Amino acid sequence: MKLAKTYQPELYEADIYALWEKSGVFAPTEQGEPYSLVVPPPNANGNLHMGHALSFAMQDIAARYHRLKGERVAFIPGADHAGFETQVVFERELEKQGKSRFDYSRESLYEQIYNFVEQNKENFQTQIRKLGASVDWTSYTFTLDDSIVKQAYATFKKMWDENLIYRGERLVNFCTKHGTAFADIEVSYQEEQGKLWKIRYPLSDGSGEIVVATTRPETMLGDTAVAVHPKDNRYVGMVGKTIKLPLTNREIPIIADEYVDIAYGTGAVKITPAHDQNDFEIGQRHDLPSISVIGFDGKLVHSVGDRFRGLSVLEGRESVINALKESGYLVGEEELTHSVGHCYKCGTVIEPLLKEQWFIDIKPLAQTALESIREGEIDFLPESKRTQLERYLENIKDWNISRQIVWGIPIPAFQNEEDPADWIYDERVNQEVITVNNKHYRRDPDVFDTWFSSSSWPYATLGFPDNQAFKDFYPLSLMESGFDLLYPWLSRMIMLGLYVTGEIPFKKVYLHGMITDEQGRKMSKSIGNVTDPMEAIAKFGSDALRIGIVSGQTPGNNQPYVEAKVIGGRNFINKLWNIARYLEGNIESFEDKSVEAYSAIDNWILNRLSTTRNSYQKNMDSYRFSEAYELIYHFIWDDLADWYVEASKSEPNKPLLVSLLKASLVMIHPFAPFVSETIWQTLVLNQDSLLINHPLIDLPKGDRVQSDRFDSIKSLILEIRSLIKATGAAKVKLYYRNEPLVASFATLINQLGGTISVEDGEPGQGVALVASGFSCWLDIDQEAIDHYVTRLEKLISEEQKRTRSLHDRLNNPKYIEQAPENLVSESRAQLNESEQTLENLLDEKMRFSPRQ
RNA sequence: GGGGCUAUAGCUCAGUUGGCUAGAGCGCAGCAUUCACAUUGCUGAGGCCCAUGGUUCGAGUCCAUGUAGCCCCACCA
Repeated sequence: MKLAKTYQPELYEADIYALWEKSGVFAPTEQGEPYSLVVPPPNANGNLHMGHALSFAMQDIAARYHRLKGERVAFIPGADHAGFETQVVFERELEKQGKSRFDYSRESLYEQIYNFVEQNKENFQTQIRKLGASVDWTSYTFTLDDSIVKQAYATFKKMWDENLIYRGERLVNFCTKHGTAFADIEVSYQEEQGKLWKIRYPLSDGSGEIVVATTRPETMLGDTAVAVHPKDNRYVGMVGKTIKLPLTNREIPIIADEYVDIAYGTGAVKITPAHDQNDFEIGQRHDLPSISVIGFDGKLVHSVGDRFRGLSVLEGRESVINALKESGYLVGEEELTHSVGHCYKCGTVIEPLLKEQWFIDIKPLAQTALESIREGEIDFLPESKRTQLERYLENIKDWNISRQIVWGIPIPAFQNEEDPADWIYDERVNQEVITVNNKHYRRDPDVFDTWFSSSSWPYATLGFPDNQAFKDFYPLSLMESGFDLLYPWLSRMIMLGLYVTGEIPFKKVYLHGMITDEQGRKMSKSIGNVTDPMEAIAKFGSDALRIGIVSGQTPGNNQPYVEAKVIGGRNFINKLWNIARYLEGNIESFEDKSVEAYSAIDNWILNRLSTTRNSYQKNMDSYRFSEAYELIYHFIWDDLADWYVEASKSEPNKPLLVSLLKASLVMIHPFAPFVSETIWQTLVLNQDSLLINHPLIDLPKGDRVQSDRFDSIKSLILEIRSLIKATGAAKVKLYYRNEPLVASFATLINQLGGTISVEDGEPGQGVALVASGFSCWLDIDQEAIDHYVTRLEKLISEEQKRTRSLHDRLNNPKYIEQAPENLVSESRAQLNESEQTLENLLDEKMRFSPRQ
């Protein structure tokens, strides 16, 4: 035997993957309907987590299935430079060596990170192979590849020319530890306990005062107004007057703005345009100056006398409070809960700081995207994500694409050294200073937000606009991703795709939920509940992991990682393996031969296959992979292994067995690629052939009458088994009378039913098998009769219930009138059958307890 | 405040456009075991499908309200 007793994945997986890769089957074929999907690029520097495993599994199932259907599948892998993420990891490495990013020049740092990523790149590529992902490695793309950079520049240029790019001094979300700004959606907000201080602001003319409430007293040094609501009677006479700002004695105006909530706090708000988004907007409306109090290092830059400057924000806050207390301006403080933005990486409080940045005027792009989405050009699974995306796009804000890090694509913009307002687009980013028209321009030191380049992924990887791949495979057939990327990535791919190519980037979006631990908690290093997919593969095999995470999977819902399901997958794989072993030991030739059905069970299994095959395809086509898997699982385990193989042991129909195995292997292949290909290769089912690109197999349908005969024999066998177990009888004989079907299946019934013999006999012997409707008797011993009667009573009560409910249904004239005819006639047939069974059961009971 | 999701067996979850006796895996109970497979086979127990109301011949499925839990966005002076 070539097949070992149990399937040991570690012996085969690497070789099988290498075989596929070497034979070039991952690349698209020349013929067939195009089917395309591009992998959401994982961080080139990281390890794959369970979410990646799920995502790759879903995509690979789709890709493999469409290959089996004979389509030309483009399944494109890639990696993301993950700008900020990676730089943070690298900075941690530097920290360990007692160094910091500021010890190196920009160029040197870039090079070091580049090498760092290169070294680790192989790691994650190996992991993708271990997952069995059938990606076309020849089209592998990295987000810093020249082609991608060129795309990013082309897109930026197009926006620049069309005035969709602007540079503005805006409030940006700044992490003072990492020294970079973030987009709004990258800020992570947390509820926190804080304090609301009330501060007295005296009017300059001495006619009174206004009390303002604030959670950030340190920013008062940069106040440039106090705002009240125009309809607030308390302050209506003060609007237009000025206030003498405590501590600095600067005079600032009292303004009226609808933004102020009369009911909140004191109804008066200090306005600090340099450190608060709403204040900034009010400042713009009222033409207020902005005074920065906090620097990019998170230290106060403002001083009163020699106080405050150089203090951290928190120290400054305390210091300002003390100063206000000393001078009697602080009139109250209370506790409050508010949400505070943090750096999603290091937890540092995000400071809104004024900074010149590049922005994309995103509204026109969002509008186009909205129209496409509303018109249903993209299918969403689950559908509810469409609505969510629409809401997001309706309220979208301009996109800050500048990042103050080195690990990324340099922004191709240069600033006139003499005229700061004069910016030009130029791609000579490897030069710090360029000369154009005798003027010197200095390169913007910033790089693009990683999402800016990765949002071009669908068309950039395919080589927009001229590559054949783009023409053949755009828009993509499928985009599979975690739902957490709906806003940061999916929305932007749709916007940029439409903007650049004029077409949606993908036709279908499948969004999976997050993988949690078994208690539904997020996997996190600090809780210690993380399961590494590579460990799971080492323990149970790649196929088992795939089955474990895909079965029961539905779009949009979080799912726990349940090891028992992976074990279930492993067990199933072993079952499949052992079916193959059985065939290996009993069949001489695995060549294709024409299939003929001789027996009732041959016809039965062919019908089971055909039914399974149809539903399988329906479910696979609609991305209901879990349903499809369950179908094959039951076909292979229950129908094929437990019934067909068992029943055919005495007289095996060998060509049919071979065909059934082949058909099963093809269908299960997307779910269990390694074991199915291993069996295919080991049994040399066909020299030179690979399972991975074998077409789905259709066998002839079985004869209905023949097939039904086996179904009734099967239910007889089930009844025998059940009865023997229920009565506890041992060594029982089955008798039948005038039952040619039973007679012809006598050997099989005896073998599978667990009797000691099946023979023609006199009616009245033993107890009757009424449920399956044959005139058969089991000669159970006397002690077992009591159990038998109990069981009969249970069956009778169940059957009565059923008869009653069928009666009720058919006695309802509206049901007869309005329900479809086939349902009504089906109900009638069921009632007949049920009444017959009930009668038999009652008769049988009378025989044993006639007095009742 | 706005939007979205979830509630089905002890656990984790399926359940296509409403259709008749609601499924799976694991777990549990019992029985078996020289057979391709103990990563096994066989039998079985276990469910007011969150609640109430509605639509319908018919509701786990559709609608409304409520309860409980979760997520996202906005606000938070």
